[in-house]
Order: sequence, then C-alpha cells, then structure tokens
Amino acid sequence: MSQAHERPTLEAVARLAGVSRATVSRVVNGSPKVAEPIRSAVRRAVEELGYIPNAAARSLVTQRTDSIALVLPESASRVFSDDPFFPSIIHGVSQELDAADKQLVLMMTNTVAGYERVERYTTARHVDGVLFASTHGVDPLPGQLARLGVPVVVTGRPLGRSAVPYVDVDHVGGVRAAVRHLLETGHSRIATIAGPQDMVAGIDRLAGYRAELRGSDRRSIVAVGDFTRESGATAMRQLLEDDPLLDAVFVASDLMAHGAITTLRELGRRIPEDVAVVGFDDFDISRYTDPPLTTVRQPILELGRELARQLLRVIAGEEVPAAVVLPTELVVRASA
Amino acid sequence: MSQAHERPTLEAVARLAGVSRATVSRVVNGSPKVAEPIRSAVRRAVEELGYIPNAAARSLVTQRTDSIALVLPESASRVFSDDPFFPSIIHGVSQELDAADKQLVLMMTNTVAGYERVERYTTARHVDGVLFASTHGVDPLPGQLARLGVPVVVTGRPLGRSAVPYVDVDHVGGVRAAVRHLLETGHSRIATIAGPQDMVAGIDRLAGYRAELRGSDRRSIVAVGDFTRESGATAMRQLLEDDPLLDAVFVASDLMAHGAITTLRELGRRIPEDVAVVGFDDFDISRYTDPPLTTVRQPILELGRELARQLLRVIAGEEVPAAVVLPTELVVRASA
DNA sequence: TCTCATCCTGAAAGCGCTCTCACGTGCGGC
DNA sequence: GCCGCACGTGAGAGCGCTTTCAGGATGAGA
Repeated sequence: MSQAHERPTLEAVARLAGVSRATVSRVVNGSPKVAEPIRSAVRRAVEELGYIPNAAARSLVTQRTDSIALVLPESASRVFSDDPFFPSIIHGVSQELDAADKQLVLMMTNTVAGYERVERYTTARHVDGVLFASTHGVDPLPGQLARLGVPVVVTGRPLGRSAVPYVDVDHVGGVRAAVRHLLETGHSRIATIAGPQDMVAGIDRLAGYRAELRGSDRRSIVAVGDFTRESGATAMRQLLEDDPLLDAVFVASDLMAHGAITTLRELGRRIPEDVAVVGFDDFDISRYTDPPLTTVRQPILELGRELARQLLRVIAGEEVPAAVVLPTELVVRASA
Repeated sequence: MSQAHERPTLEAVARLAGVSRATVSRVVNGSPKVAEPIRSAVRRAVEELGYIPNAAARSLVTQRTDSIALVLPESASRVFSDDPFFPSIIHGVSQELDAADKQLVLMMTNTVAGYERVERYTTARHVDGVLFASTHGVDPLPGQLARLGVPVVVTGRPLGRSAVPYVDVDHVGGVRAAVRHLLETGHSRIATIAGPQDMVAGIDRLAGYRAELRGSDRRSIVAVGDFTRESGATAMRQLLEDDPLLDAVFVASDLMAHGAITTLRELGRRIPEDVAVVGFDDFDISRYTDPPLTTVRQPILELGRELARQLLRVIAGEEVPAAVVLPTELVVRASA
C-alpha cells in the first residue's frame, strides 16, 4: 500500500550529515551548543531526508507527550446538537493548544466504561495534562488525578471543596446586572427560571437573582428547568400559573429563554410589553429570536482559551491562581 | 507535587508475579499461549500494582499509536458557534472511536501554519489514520497523505478526482424530494437559495434542484448564499426582486432558510401561504422556528460514525468502498 | 524406554530517541 | 612551553515495551 513505511530516523540523518545521533538531536531540539557549520549541515540533511522525529520514541525518554486531554462529561452527548457551549470550549482550547504546539485529545465519557477509560488513559500519563469541561455535580476524577500528580484544570467552580484550579465566568455578577436592569426599567414582579441545582451554573445564577432581589422589596418567583428549551417552556407556564401578573423573567440560559418566549407567545403575552425576558449565555441564535433576546453574555470561547492557558502553566510548573473568573456582560436587545 | 511519578513497569509486574517481562506482556495483550495459573498470577500482580502499559513504549515497537486525527478545515472556526455540523461530526466520530478504544486527536487548521502542522503531524505517523471533515474546495492534503500510505477517509465527495474513500449524504436525492414536494403541493414558481459553488454540498444541492425542475415545465430561479443566516436573508431579498411572484423557495441550508424566513416576514409574506420554504439540514433549531421548518434531514451524526468506521476498516487492512452515501429524508413541517 | 512433537516460558534484541559523561581540541595565561 | 579551561562532539546507556528464537517440560506414540 505504501512505499513510505521507511521513514528516516535520526541515525540516517546523522550518517548523511557525517555526525553523531547526539548532535542531530541537539540541532533538532535547538540546543545552542552546536557549532554553526555543523548545525547547518545537519539542517540540510534533515531537509533532504524529510526527517520528522518519532513522537513515541521521544516521549519514551522525555516523559512528555505534548498532548493534553479535554474531557467532556456524559451530558455532552445530549447537549451537543443544540448547545454551542461545548463546541466553543473545544474551539477555545484548540486555539490555545495549537499556539503552544500541543495536541488536543478529545475524550467524551458518555458511559461508565468511558469514565474508566478516561481514568486509565489519563493516569497512564498518555497526556501531559487534563482539562475537564465538567459542569455536572461533584466529579471525583479531577481531584483524584490532581492527587496523582497529573496537571488538571477544570471549568466551573467545583461543588464541594477541591484543590483543583478552575476557570469560571462571573455568573452572579452577570445575573445581578440582568435583574438590576429589570428593576431599573420599572418591573415589579420579576420571576426566574433557574437551571438545575446540581450544577454550579444553575446554583450561582439563582443565587445572583436572589441576591439582587434581596436589595429590593420584590419577592422571588422561581421555577427550575434543566437548561433545555423544553424545560424553559414548561417552567414559564408554571411561573404564569404561580403569578399571572408577573411582568419580567430572568431565564438562566438562552435555550430556556427561547422556550419561555414560545410559551409566552402561545399565551398571548407580548414581549417585552407584557413580560420582559432576559436570558443568559448570548448564543448566536439569540440575536435572531423574535424579539432579539436581551441576555447576559458569557465569554465561552475565552473560557476555553483561559482553561488551556492555565493548564499549560501548571504543566510548565508555574504557579496558577486557584480560580480565574471571567467577566460577564449584559447585552440589552429588544426582549427587555 | 506528586508522589506518583513512579508508575509500575512491566518489569515490576514480572518480578511480583515471578515471571519474565515477556510473559506479562503476553498476558496484558491477551495472547492465548499462556497457561492459566500463570495468567491469573500475572493478572493479580497487574491489579495489585495498578499497572498500565506505557503507550509510548508500546507505540515505539508496534508502530501503532491507537489514535486517529480528525482534521477540521479553516472555516470550522467561523462555523463553530452557530452550525452544529462539525460538533455532530465530532460527536459521531468520537462515539465510534470510543467503541474501538482509539483516541481522537482533534486538529483545526485555521491558518497556513496550522495546515503545515497537520501535514507534519500526520505524515509523521503520530496517528494511525486521518479523517478529514473537509467541505471546502479542493484540498490536496488528503490525497497526498493517502499516497504516502497514511489511511485517510474524508467527508463529502471530493471535487476533482481523488483516490481517497469518502462518506457523504445523498444531497441530490434529498433536494429532489424537497422540490418534488413543492411541485406536488401546487407551487409553480419555485426558487432556490443555493450554497457556495466551491463546496460539494453547494454544488450538489443546486444540481438536485435543477434536475427535479427539469422534469417539470417550471423555470429555475437561483440566488447564491454562503450557508450563513445573513446570506440567506440577502439572497431571499434578491430572489423577490427577480420574481416578486415566486411562491416557494428551496434553501440549501437551514441557517440560510432562517435568514430567508426573516426576510419574508419583514416583507410581509406569509409562510407557507404566500411563500413555502424548505430547508436542508434539519438542525434542532428548525423545529422551533416560526413556522417550524420543512427541511431535508441529513444524518450528520451517522456521517461521523460511518466516517470513523470506514477509517478503522482501512487501518485494519480491509477493503472499503470508494464511496458511502447515506440517505437523506424530507421532513415535512409547517413551512411548506 | 526412547523419540518427537507440543506447549510454554525466558533471554535478549531492538524500536528511535535524549542526555549524561567523557573525551578531544584549541586557546589564553603564566 | 606547559597547564588548565572552555567548548563541542560522540559513545553509550537507557526509556518500557513487543517479539523472535531457543530451549525446557511434558505427554503421546512406538
């Protein structure tokens, strides 16, 4: 099938250049202690043979693999088709790793077996470090790996205590700005559709809503969804049963906000005249809903990039902060 | 930082089990020619030490890496946030590779430098095979790699001739079904918003439209977009200028269809009463547009899975068909 | 009882690379 | 003119694994 199975080795280059393997290795790895004429002779030989170092051999001795794993949780499977969160994370991580010339190994653990594979793979040091785009519950794996000495960084403040550095966005700040906006624009009955309360994003966003409302004399009206569009639609219905006179709703995700808008439409409420709606995420689609959605933007791409950057620092042995929190920002459009 | 740098080696297991390295290796790799008592003794030692084979060392001798690369083109960068195509491909590929216990190395080449990296990386046999989710133009890299003996499979019928096996969906069949539906429901002026004509998806879908219309006495009315929402909106406007009386439009992607719907709305046309709209893709969001979009479903997840399966076959040395074409299906909703 | 095939097992040779040492050179300083 | 010191370079020892090959047991057949 191929004539190229015979890839040139260091040995071959060394012979052609008339030097030793050690010298070729030095040149290839940019060691400064090789005299110029020899250096260029080696370069020429490398060029001529199209020599490319064998990664396996190199890893074997250096103990580095120059690749890092990004682990996506079980739910990614479901979430993938509709929610740009994971794609954006991947994209951000990829950008940063590309720049650092590291490989991205993607692991989706949608089964128990998968979880085990991840564990095996990562503890076996097949990668230099592990990134968790973990959003759900309390995952023991990151801490476990960290304890084994594997560099680890996760997205999202871990529930429970954890010594693993994380990168997250300022959920509370963003939500407070959103609710404040609602208050300032004269709304008095402000409800919320919260996210799942086993996820930090769900918990923190609800906390932000409560915190901001506490400063006013408004009472809180809460329904809980699971970040899907359907759950948003259902929750909205429930909210309106609880308080038919509510005039605003902060929805903890754009997808749920879309669902809520659908419900509001069906029930004949005008947006924002009858009910103002604010989402959270600022997905691309939210610009195209009717009306365009006022929402809290979280920098997901940047989250991915920062995630990768932190891990690269850990791998390099630098100190990293226990937490990096990226700012969120209220984007006012027509829905509130 | 860690006490675990000392991972057990074959040697350690061998000592503990009182056998040679060779025997441990055989047990670990499931060779049948090890007597039962010894086999279980080794198993116990492996268990006790938590032994995990070192991938680099193994690769070095076996010449396999058990990982495969998925290369996403430049445009992925732009496309990622809004278009579930790539995420679904990734997801499908990942599922299949997980099952085969292979690692997925993701490479996004958004720069010329990136392209070179991909080339270096893949020709260096750091992976057992390469998948291209290539959709754009004529990419020489797949063919080049194939010629070097690297197993390669691509998505989408390659433009120009190519010896590389590919997996694609039945664009023409799906489009014809869509246009036929439009004809059968009594539409007489059926326009199309085509995709970019340097992409197979764009070309084939336009061809399908033309082919089906040729059987009727209707004339074709064509505008071209680039698969983005914005371009769909613009193209729709143009189409209406060309023929204000058109009563149906087949749009070559759901995203463009959403754009087209926006335009139709703005211009006061009712859907489907005044203008029927059919899309192509069946993205999740299309179920939630107003009205829900009639569209041609292409099985993207399955495309990814099939892609991976084909590559695994190539790697295993099996014969694979030059092309696998997956069926598409018209999904009738309210917009046509 | 001897031969021979059969079945396991271990010794050892690498896979391609990095990196420590030791070993020349060539030079300045005394 | 000799010593010592940089400075470069090469020899060689592995990194942890697989796999060939040879050889020791074992049991069947004669």
